[in-house]
Amino acid sequence: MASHLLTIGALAARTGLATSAIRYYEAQGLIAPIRNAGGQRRYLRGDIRRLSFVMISQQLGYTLSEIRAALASLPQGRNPTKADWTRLSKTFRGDLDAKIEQLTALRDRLDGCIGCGCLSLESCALYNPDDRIAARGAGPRYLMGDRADQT
Amino acid sequence: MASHLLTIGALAARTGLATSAIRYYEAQGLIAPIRNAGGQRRYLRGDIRRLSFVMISQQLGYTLSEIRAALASLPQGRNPTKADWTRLSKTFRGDLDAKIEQLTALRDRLDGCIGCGCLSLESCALYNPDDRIAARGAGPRYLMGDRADQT
DNA sequence: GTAGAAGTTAAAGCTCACTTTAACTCAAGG
DNA sequence: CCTTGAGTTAAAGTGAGCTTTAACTTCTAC
Repeated sequence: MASHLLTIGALAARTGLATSAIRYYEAQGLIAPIRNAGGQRRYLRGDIRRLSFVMISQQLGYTLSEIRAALASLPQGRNPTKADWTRLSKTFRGDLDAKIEQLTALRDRLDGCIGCGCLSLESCALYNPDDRIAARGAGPRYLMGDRADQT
Repeated sequence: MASHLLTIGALAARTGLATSAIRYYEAQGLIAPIRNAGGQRRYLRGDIRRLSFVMISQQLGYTLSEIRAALASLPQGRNPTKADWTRLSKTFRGDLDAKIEQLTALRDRLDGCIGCGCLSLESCALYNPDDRIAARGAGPRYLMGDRADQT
């Protein structure tokens, strides 16, 4: 029994992550393996899914800290149910929708701008502060937040 | 004459960037001001637009080095023409289109996945390596490129 | 029971994109 | 002239997200 438990190497092979990345995620509170008698980490198969969620979320521009918050609603120590994942996926879908919408709005404004050459912060609708929120994931986000309240 | 030249402080005020950021961009080859007799930086009004382009590009997830490459096609030392900016904006538009398309594809796959709970790297179409390219701007991009050739 | 692969830790290193600091110089107004 | 604000440099610091290193332990297969 207990053959359903994965070593960190096996989990790394399954997810494509480096073992060092997985340990780092643990330090960041994204995953919490149990330990075997010898002190080595052992993972549930559901942790593959958990890390997949982390990776997909990262691609969407979420920080590890935001992902930690999202994962906080999942149970630790047992494999999450289909319902657990469905709930997270739906939030995911909402954010995806928002991101697509904002990029589309940016594109529309860009269309109005091509040819006018007005690419300027003051006169051009292209540079809309709202987009700064849309574009999470690029640059030093912790600073962009501070900047967002500027005129 | 020469009253059309901006100090770094004036440029910072116009763009919302910190003066330290503007100097950093210069060190990165994104902007090349001239110097006055006293050795201080003086910028063309067109540099406001140049920096606006940098900021918008960053929001779309481009690295400074990619932006430098794009800006390389603009003239140094004279204000770029409308045609110069139009050319850049069109590339911009193409990348925007691609990004929107890829996010939309991700959303479609997500729709197929909500409820099935299959969020797994092996079995789920949601985690498509192509998206890693789509999702520039999140995480350590210089590493994701290396990862993209994995199975 | 032993070799060697895989795992462990803490600490240091790295990239990107900046900011901060310190010690100065320059420019503009009264 | 002199103060004060703005600008200058080089170098160090910051934060996110990891990787690398070093020294060591544990597992697994023969």
